[in-house]
Amino acid sequence: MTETRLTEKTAGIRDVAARAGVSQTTVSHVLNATPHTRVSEETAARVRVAAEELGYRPNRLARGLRTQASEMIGLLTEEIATTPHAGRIILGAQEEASRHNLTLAIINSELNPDPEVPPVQVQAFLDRQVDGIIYATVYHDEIVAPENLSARPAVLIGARDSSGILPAVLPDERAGAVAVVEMLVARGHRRIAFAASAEDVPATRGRLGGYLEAMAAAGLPTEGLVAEGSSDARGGYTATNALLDAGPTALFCYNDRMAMGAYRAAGECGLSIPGDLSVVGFDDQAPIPESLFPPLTTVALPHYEMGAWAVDALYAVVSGSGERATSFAPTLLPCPLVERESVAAPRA
Amino acid sequence: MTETRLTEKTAGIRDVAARAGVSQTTVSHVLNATPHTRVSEETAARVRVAAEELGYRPNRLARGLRTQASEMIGLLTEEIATTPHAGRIILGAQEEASRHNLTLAIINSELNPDPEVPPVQVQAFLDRQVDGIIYATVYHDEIVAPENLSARPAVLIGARDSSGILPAVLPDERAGAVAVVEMLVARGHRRIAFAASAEDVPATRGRLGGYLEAMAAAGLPTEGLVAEGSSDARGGYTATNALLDAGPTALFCYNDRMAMGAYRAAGECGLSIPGDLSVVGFDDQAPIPESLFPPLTTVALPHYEMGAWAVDALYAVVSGSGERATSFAPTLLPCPLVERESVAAPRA
DNA sequence: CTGAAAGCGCTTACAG
DNA sequence: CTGAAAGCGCTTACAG
Repeated sequence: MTETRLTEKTAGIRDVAARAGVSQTTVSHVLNATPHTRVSEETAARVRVAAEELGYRPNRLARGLRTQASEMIGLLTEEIATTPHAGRIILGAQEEASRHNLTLAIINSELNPDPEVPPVQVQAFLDRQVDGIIYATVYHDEIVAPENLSARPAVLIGARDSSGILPAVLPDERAGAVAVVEMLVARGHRRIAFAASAEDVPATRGRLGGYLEAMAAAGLPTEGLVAEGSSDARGGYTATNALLDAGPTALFCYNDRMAMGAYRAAGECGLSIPGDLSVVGFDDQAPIPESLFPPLTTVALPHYEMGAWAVDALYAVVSGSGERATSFAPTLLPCPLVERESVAAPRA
Repeated sequence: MTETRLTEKTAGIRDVAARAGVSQTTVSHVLNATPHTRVSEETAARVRVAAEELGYRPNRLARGLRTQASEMIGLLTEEIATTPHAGRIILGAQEEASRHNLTLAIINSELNPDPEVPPVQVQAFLDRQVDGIIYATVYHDEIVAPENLSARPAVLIGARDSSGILPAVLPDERAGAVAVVEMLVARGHRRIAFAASAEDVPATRGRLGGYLEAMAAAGLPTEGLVAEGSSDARGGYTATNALLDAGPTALFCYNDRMAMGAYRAAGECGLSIPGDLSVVGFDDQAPIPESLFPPLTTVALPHYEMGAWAVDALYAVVSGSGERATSFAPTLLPCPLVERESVAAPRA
């Protein structure tokens, strides 16, 4: 009873060889199209037919053991649960992995306070003989990577390695913020306020920095136009109320959640968006932008792209097609502006 | 230059055996604590020390090949990108997998219209010799599972199999909706409206059905208290406006996005929440509930739990500790009510 | 209580 | 152009 399933023996390379009347060697050569190996087209055809008829699928576990390449890459996400967009990192990594015929294994980890202790999660991947490891952290900008990470090629997402030895990819938040201001200025705004986050995380500095930089570049004042709040709707509400006195025509919020609070604050003051006040968010955090009235113009984080980039970077090393970590500067991926309906020219 | 990394040869079971002065067999027995095998404590200790000193980690690829069990399970998600909560399914599955020393591999698939064609994604898992497959779909309630899925133990998340042969786990949306109405009734509400979704998906039927059922059970009227809208903020806005004339004291929305629209509609009519109108959502879709003023009472979907349940179900089969699919009824997991601040007793 | 040997299903020098 | 044989790193009857 228990072996009903076990009887479904699947065909092995041996079966294909027997059916085609050739050796396993030959089967392997034709199916893998081994370079520098000539097999007569006739024989090759026979092998392919046999494989087809038997529904032969190479056992990749066996293959991996022999070639010392599992064709598997491990994605270690830090606190995926709490970061809304982590799913897109996974998606980008997975799709890119499939493109290279790689399989993506996933492990989530809690925030790891002590970099000295090698995470068991990394060890779990190493035990699996993964060809490479992606470590995705979303909160820090610089981390000291767990040392056992380097047992395999590894790349970082969302953080740069303090030793500067690991390739890393990060969102270019500063440039994203600059683009927002430039767009607003192009639309005719001059009094552009910024609702900043009180949290001290890299994103805070990058976005505020980009705003300040672009305002300065445009020769626009910022005094009295920056207020802080918690990085949620409540904080956006508070910051907006503090900012409205300064009479801004546009309000750039640290993130979409704060923008939600800004909408409410504006509504309470009888200000219509974008007629009386243009509002821009950051994160493109579903489902906020689409759910607001009017839909929120914001800037998207390149989560999918970072996931795909990381797999590509690993693939380049693993497949030998790329150099190993030649540069120490992390790669910055653009944060595209996604325009919806919360921005208009200021009232004349 | 290219082999700098390759020289870091990691210790194998052979090295441990040599160092401990025993055979590989013995090493394997003590490290795996093979049942029915007695090894003197003295020898065992020597082995453990040697393994420790060498930092020996068994190669799980090799182990899997030999034991015919990859200890890997594959999670196939359908359109993860578009479903906001899919991340929690992955998290639940991953953590439960780790608990059983299983590794979770992930592949995402597009919506598959034709069940006849065996998805390549399933094949990719089979090639990897996964011990089991989880197929997570979030939109359908009944699907005809791809046939190659049955090459391994498989379980479904979010859909029941039309053949009734695969174990399946689904959220008990109906019970969740019933709980909402009961809570509202207990708080003293009698005119409870429902903002329904115009989409014809299982969730629509389950939630509306639960509402109707509970209202009937409480002997409360529903005529004129149900309106439809698209299942987004805009639809919630529309439906709410249509419903307000009926003078409900509480409004139960199909989902949180519609609730967002309801908040706006209520605000425009000068109705305060929950003072003039209690509002309840469904989905607990971050970041909406926490971002609304006041925070939204809603019901959560058991995504994490379904992911964990699926892995457990697979583990039971794979480890032989459980019977194989004895029941044909899908398992319904509870959708917990999460109370925040959008509900109050109706004004006297 | 311990070990020699076979074998999981492949790939890959090497030989012919 | 094709094949015999070794070996990837383990586990597991089987024997002693």
